[in-house]
Amino acid sequence: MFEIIRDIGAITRQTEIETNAEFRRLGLANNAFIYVIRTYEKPGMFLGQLADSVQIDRTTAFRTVQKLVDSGYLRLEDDAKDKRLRRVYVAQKGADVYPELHAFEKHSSDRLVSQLTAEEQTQLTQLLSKLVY
Amino acid sequence: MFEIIRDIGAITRQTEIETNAEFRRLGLANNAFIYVIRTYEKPGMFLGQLADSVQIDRTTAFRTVQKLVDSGYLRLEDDAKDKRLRRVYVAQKGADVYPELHAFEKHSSDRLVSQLTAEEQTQLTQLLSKLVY
DNA sequence: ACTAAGTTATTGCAAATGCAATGAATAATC
DNA sequence: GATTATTCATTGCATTTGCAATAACTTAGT
Repeated sequence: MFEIIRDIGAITRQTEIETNAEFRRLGLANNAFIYVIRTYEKPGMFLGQLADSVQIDRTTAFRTVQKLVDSGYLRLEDDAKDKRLRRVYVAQKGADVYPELHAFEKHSSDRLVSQLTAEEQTQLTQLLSKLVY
Repeated sequence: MFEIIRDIGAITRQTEIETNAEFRRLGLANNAFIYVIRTYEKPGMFLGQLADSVQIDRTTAFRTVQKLVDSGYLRLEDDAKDKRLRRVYVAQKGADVYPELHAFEKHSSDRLVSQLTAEEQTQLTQLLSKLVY
């Protein structure tokens, strides 16, 4: 029965290989593109929240975000009330590139499930949603 | 519809965090435990095959296998016919530890799908198997 | 048989990773 | 209100990672 956990791991690693290769030219390899996508869709998360939302180590996430700020994709803002927090937003360059990231993710996703009927795709979506915590 | 690809990535990253933490004490962090499990179950793969079977970069896989040979978990053997190939087998220490690795994988898998009925688990297994070409 | 193309393991190197530790700010407890 | 515990961002450091390149070997094509 642990084919499930193995298959899921295999799909993730394969997908990451392809996506990192695709976005290296934009300086968004090493899963960096994920941060831009998530930040665009949910602006204002603080660093730890963003890290947790993508299940990546906080220190790794911190450094990736720094890099993305330096390269103009993201932007940080101190929280007004809680002085510990630094909230993350997309900068211009991040907003500009989002459509392309989004399109590629959709393309990858479509290809992944292309062997399934529409009904099976719906089933799979529902089953997986029950697994994430 | 790309919740599928996101959920799958989230599950993998979370599972890896937990498994690496669990097996660090054995020197099997950084996904090293995967190599021992797969080699035990399918002995005699050559290095590239093993790497491909777990969707991990060949150079990374090569170095991990080297480390596992040094630490006594795996063993390499030159192929008799094709002088390029080095085939991988578990060493004693690898065989000894396999039951524990296997049990943890089963435990993780069971916990992952614990929110699903038996029928849903079967469905999910079948759907995922269609995704991994 | 010879050459070209493809495959393998392996190494170099720069960059990424992640555990552990720190200091600052907030929340909880007494 | 003082103290303790928790949470946040950040840095240090050793290890890991993976792209690119190389050499040895095998296969395919002529």
